[in-house]
Amino acid sequence: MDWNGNLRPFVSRPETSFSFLYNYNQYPGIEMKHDPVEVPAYHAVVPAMEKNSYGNQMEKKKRLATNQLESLENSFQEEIKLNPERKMKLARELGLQPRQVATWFQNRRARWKAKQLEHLYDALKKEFEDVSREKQKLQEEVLSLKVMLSEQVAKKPIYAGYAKISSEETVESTSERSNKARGTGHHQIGESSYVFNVDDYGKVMPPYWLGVMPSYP
Amino acid sequence: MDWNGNLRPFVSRPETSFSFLYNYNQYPGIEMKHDPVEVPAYHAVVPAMEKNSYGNQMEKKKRLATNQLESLENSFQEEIKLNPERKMKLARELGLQPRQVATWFQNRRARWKAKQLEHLYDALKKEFEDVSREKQKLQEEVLSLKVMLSEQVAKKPIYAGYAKISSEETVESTSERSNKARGTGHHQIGESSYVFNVDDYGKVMPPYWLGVMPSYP
DNA sequence: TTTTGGCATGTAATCAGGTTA
DNA sequence: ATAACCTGATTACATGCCAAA
Repeated sequence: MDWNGNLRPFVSRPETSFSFLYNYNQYPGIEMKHDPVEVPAYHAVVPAMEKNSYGNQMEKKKRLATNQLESLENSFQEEIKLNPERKMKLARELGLQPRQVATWFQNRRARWKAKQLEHLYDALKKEFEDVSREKQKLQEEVLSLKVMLSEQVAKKPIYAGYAKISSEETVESTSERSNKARGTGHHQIGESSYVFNVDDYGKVMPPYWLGVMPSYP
Repeated sequence: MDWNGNLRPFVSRPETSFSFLYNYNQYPGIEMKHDPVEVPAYHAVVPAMEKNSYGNQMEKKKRLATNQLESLENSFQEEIKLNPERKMKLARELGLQPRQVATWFQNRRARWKAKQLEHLYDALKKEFEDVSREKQKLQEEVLSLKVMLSEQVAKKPIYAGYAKISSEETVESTSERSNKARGTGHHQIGESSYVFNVDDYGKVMPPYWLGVMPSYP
């Protein structure tokens, strides 16, 4: 009820504002919290004209009832879009204005899309981690191969030149330059414009932001 | 803003309704149209309690005026959070209910956060692509090193054993399953739990979904 | 301990501009 | 041309958590 809720003393707790960790909850499926009470087809019949306007108690009804939400959700799962027939049918069954059904679907699609981004992010994050690990492995492999090769070469002076070069550029993790090793040599991809950290031993670490996503600075 | 959309001529909007019927945006008050126009301190003084309830004129003003939005935005840029003083000050200056200012800031933070996720996604995507490229390069390097090594070995039978093994586990890109690969030497290629595509030559491709993100069918 | 206000997050409804049948 | 829809962005309200009073 607060309305211009300002006449209150205030103290707020300004600083340290950025510290809450975000939670994570739902998944693609259905979600709900507390039920706004059962609601049969009641409003449907009522033109819904006068009530409200404060002071009355009869309405406060934002929030659709759980049974209505369930039906809408089920319907949404079947088909993300709404055709006129379905809309009217749902409206009739649930006692809602067709307009409300349409609105619900629009909002639901928007939520779905936002959620989609989250999932995409998680999936990408996983991919990234996998590839990073693989890259790590490959670096190690390259290193050991070069060692072997140079050992080989040590016995066959003919390839000394190669061995030298390779050991030189191996250690640094910013792989790349691989083609140089192959002989063609160019591709100065410049200094890796990317962010992730690599320690002195060539270990690849995921970017710092992979762990903490939300929560603003 | 209410449940049964009663601000609307009962006909609701679905079919057979003329859109011009619900044009209830204009009322003696202010604004509307494109660019809500200047808005002086007007609502601020009004307790804003009983209006509405139909057939009235003093509705609600959705959409803040551009000048109000500008101020709010500027304020937001300075500080993402709102302390009581700032809230009151803005409310006074802009002719808004303090509650509106608080609400605006909350919504604004939510939008900011969503945007943040988008940026994070883009950044991660870029990282991923970079790492994939590097992995690609490393695979090529490993390949060429092995070739060189085996050529070497061809002259020195002693190392034949290694050459064989290595060529076996190199080509396929699904390097990982580390423990299995380590020693037991057998990874079932098929199961790679991650998505990205690798053609028969070990070329790494970004996942299919990197290109098209939003927009559903 | 209980109360209380701010905040993050979820919802419902509205609006503006663009599509499509 | 236009009604019905959509997406995207908004505004406001609802809920639940948390920390300070």
